[in-house]
Amino acid sequence: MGATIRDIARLAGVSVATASMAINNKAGVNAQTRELVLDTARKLNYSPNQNARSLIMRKSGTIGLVVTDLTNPFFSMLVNEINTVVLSHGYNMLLGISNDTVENECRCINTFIGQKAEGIIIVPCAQKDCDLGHIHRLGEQNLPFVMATTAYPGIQADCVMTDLAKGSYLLTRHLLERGHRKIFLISGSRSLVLSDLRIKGYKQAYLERGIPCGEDWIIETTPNFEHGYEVTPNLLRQRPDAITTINDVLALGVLKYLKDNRYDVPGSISVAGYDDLLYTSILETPLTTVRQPVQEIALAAVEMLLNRIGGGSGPAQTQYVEPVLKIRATTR
Amino acid sequence: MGATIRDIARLAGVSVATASMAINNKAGVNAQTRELVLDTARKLNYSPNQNARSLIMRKSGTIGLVVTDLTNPFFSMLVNEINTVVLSHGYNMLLGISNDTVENECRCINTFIGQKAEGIIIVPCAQKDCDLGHIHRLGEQNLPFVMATTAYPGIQADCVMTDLAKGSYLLTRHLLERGHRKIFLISGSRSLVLSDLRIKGYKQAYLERGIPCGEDWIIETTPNFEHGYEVTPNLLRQRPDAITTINDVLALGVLKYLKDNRYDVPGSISVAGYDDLLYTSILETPLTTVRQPVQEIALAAVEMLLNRIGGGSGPAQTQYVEPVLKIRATTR
DNA sequence: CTGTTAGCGCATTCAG
DNA sequence: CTGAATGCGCTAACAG
Repeated sequence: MGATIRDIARLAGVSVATASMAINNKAGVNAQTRELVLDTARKLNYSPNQNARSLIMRKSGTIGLVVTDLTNPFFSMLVNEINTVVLSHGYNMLLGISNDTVENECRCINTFIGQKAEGIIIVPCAQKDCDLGHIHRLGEQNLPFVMATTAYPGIQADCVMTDLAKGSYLLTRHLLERGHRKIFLISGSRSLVLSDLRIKGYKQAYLERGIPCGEDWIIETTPNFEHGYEVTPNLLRQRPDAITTINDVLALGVLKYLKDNRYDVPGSISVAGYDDLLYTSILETPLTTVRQPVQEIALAAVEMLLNRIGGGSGPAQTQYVEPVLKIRATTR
Repeated sequence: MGATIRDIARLAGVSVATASMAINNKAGVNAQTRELVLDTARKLNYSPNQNARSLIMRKSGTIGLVVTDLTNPFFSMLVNEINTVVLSHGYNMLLGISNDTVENECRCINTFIGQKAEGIIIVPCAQKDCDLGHIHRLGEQNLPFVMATTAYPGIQADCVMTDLAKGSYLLTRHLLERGHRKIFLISGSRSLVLSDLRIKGYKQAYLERGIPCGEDWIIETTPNFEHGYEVTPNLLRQRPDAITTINDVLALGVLKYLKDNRYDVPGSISVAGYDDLLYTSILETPLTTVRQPVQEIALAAVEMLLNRIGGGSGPAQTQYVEPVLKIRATTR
């Protein structure tokens, strides 16, 4: 175990209180005494016990983040960015991984509560029909939280995401303009705003063009690489002109299946994703996608959260970040 | 703020001690009383203050992990796997990101110390000639730690990694057998075991074949996508037969440059990476690489660490995980 | 300017 | 089987 403040007080020949004040450089302590304290602290490699500190100060200086899937580079980027922003505000980030399961999400949140996180950022999981008790409880406990990237419907809380309907609309419209008619959409659980809004944008594009679209062109699945791969063969039987997805890794899964089975992309079928992953542009046929500006999302999420932590009140807000259409080579 | 154990004791009409015993289901409390306590705890949404708990129990149930770069999917996977293993052992993971900088690495470690992590897993950063004071301090403080994936030379501590020399040797030998002669190696700082061993394996393959290799065929750089891209043009002037790298994202950077400049891979130049990233196999020319089994590494790292935390002594060990050569399409 | 005292939330003696 | 008292490491209020 490391040295305690008592050790350094004793060695420096001062009281614990003085040592504390010196260390946290508060006013009211002689410059020499302070130096003496700081010196012995350094000598003993002293680092304050944050647990004790949190206890007494009633704040932990810590923010929790739950993401669904670290296997998806988009969320790695998000974690990375949020970590940076959180640190820059003098807080520490706690990470939880839900693997797209409410049980895990709930466990993560409970852990954060136990660790006395001052606020939580949640990327809701894509599971269907789930019990949102743990989310409601956050509200009851007055623990500030914001949802990022997507949102649970019916939850009164701050939220940051790209305007999903718009992103979806832009992409679908583009594809329709280029002559595609039968555009499939591989989505997550419809119980998420993520999917809901995307479907809205998708349908709106069709509506505007006065073209009908099939209700069964929308597929629900867990939004990862494996499921993208698995879901594709079924879908191909219906001979789509294009397959769009709610995230890039899903699209990568689709692409992989198509490649394995020697389909011509975009010759015989177009594919588009959502997110704009870093390494996605070096594919043989760089992926057409809708960019989600991770950094902006991270920034906004943390700001909103810190605002609430700082006592900011007012109704729950949803902040939209502009999605950007990236036409590349997987669409014709 | 949530309810404290005193609240639930009062409401249940028992003493704090009884409540504590009931909650931590220790022996010596009446079954009915226990139920009563548990019920009211649930009703109040009680979750024990871990800070207080850590303080009194003198253990935090927490393990720190410092990773260099979450932008590299290999480390995302590592974080993911380690998190899983750590949780399965009843611990919680704390994450730090060093961005390949000693200062940050040091900061992360200090944070972990303050948070009273019981042990730390470190992926050493690739910075050159750095001050390892913070690492030595860990030893002095008797805080168990293990290095994963690579190691600082001269540090007496447990370590898990693939047999880097062997991986490098296998790959280089393969390339030599296929007729390549001028094989470049883009590496991180040579002050890392990561690079050192790789270079050793690389040279050994040349030696065995009785073919000379140039000392300036080994390039040092920060091992990420951008630097892979930037470093390539210089390197091409020397007309290499093949470019190998210490990780896949570096190779992806090289590939991107070659693609942008219409080089024929593997026709006119071969490229190989190291790691075997998930999405790397769906490239137009799937990347030849050496697989590092992340899961095994995660497992071993946590086990070694927990062993030390549990008081295991004995000399520092390095555990090697078998690298697997994955010949794909970027090499001829 | 410095020291003394109290108490944050909890688990653990040790009496009853 | 239960309750009152003690202290983990630290900060804040108050005296000196």
